[in-house]
Amino acid sequence: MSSQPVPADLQRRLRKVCSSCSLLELCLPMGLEREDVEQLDELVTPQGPLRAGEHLYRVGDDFKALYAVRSGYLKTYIIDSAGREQVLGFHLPGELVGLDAIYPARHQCNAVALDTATVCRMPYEQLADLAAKIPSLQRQMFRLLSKDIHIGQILSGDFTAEERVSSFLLGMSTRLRQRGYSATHFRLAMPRRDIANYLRLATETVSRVFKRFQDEGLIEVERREVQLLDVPGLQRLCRAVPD
Amino acid sequence: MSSQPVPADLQRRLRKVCSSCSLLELCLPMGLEREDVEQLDELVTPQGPLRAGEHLYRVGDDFKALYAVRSGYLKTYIIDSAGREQVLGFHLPGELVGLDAIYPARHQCNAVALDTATVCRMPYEQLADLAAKIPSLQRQMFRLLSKDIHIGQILSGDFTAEERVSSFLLGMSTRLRQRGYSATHFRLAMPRRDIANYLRLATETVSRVFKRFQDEGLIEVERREVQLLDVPGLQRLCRAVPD
DNA sequence: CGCTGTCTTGAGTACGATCAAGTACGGTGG
DNA sequence: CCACCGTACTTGATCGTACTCAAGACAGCG
Repeated sequence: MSSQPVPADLQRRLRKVCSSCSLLELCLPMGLEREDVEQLDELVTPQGPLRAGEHLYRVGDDFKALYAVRSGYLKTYIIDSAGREQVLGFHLPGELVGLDAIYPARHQCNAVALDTATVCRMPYEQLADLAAKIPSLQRQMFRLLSKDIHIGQILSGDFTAEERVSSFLLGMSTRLRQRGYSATHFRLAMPRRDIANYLRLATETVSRVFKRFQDEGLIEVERREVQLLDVPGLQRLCRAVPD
Repeated sequence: MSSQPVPADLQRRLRKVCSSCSLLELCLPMGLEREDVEQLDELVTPQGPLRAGEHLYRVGDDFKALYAVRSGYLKTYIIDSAGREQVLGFHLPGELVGLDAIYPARHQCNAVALDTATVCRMPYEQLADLAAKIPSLQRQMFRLLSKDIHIGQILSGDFTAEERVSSFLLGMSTRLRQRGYSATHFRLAMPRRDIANYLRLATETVSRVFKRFQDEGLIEVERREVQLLDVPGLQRLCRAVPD
């Protein structure tokens, strides 16, 4: 929880958090009018950086705010009653976390930085009040919540290991392209263990499927460096990709 | 899609859809002030009945409205690209369906009646406009969306057959109790095939786990008639129950 | 250089799926 | 009322995918 005090001379610049952000078109303010974004600026505060392994919030924490990833990667996960970790998602810049905490006003999962990461803090009550005044912001919030429901539905499907791995790779590819990065050549921010856990597979299985995909000429993979060689081929293997 | 024209003499009574509904404290109006519920009455229209097997909406349909189950059971499901059905949920009176369609403004799943069912139709745009005027309604909508995210997260977990079946039974039990029915003796509205599919298991596996639970004295099951004999025992078996 | 953690590879196993009968129920018509 | 049928459910036998256990390869780092 590193919410360091912000030097006064930065305050003016920080007021423009959203207006001047490169993620404007991907993040919460997507599709908002200029003047509406400026109202958002008033309540959004940058926070961090979190170092790799540092938590943004934990299960049971009071829910006060939503967070948008500004840079780096976050991972959300829960520990089930048998003590096993279940990764819920990886979150890229421009994506919101904490939406699942609105219902019981208490965080339902843990959010941790996979590498050095910064976030934008958006106090929920203020945000909801603002949403009541700005119809397009309210609609956008409903959309974002709705989207996460859909992602959960897809993840919960009954898929084979190959279907899971290919849709993971294609999902990462799509999200990276949206952020201006290469859709075919990227570096995974998370260890195999986290990928496996997210896909509800064993680490060894992910390793083996990567190998098989490589042998079949679908991808080129070297530790965390991945290259997609045959996107249509991967698409044929997977049953559903969110977004 | 049976939205029969409503006789004029019913119109006045129908205006009170929510205010006079026994599900008031479970459904969307939960926690709203009397006068706010009356505003909801203005836009909610009862619809149906749907007969068993009749669809409320299908994948790809334009998203115009959310629906609350009024009586009976609904099932939501998708058909994946390999042509296999994946049950997403069973919906009891007082529960909302269609929330996943807000994001792309198009239905993402199919909703079908498991038995004779009636619903309340709530046009989304009007509802969202009203939510901007009634803060408690807006918060309630955010909560309901958030809750569905959490349910999806739990369903997507990596669980054994016994964990899945026990949490299904306990989940049904909880939801039935909330609706004033017995929490320990109930009749399943859906065939084994649907339960199995929902839990990502084979029909035969569900049948076998039911048998095992019965042999262990946890439940008494006869076709669709279920009796929970040892709730703490079931709780020990399951890793997570939504709500 | 050796230590540590990550990742890969191999061998054996187990859980749940699939295949295959067989049974019981509920509806229909005689 | 019963005979018939179709569907749902159960039970048994076999199979296969992915897990577990185990060991080894490789990279990063003190």
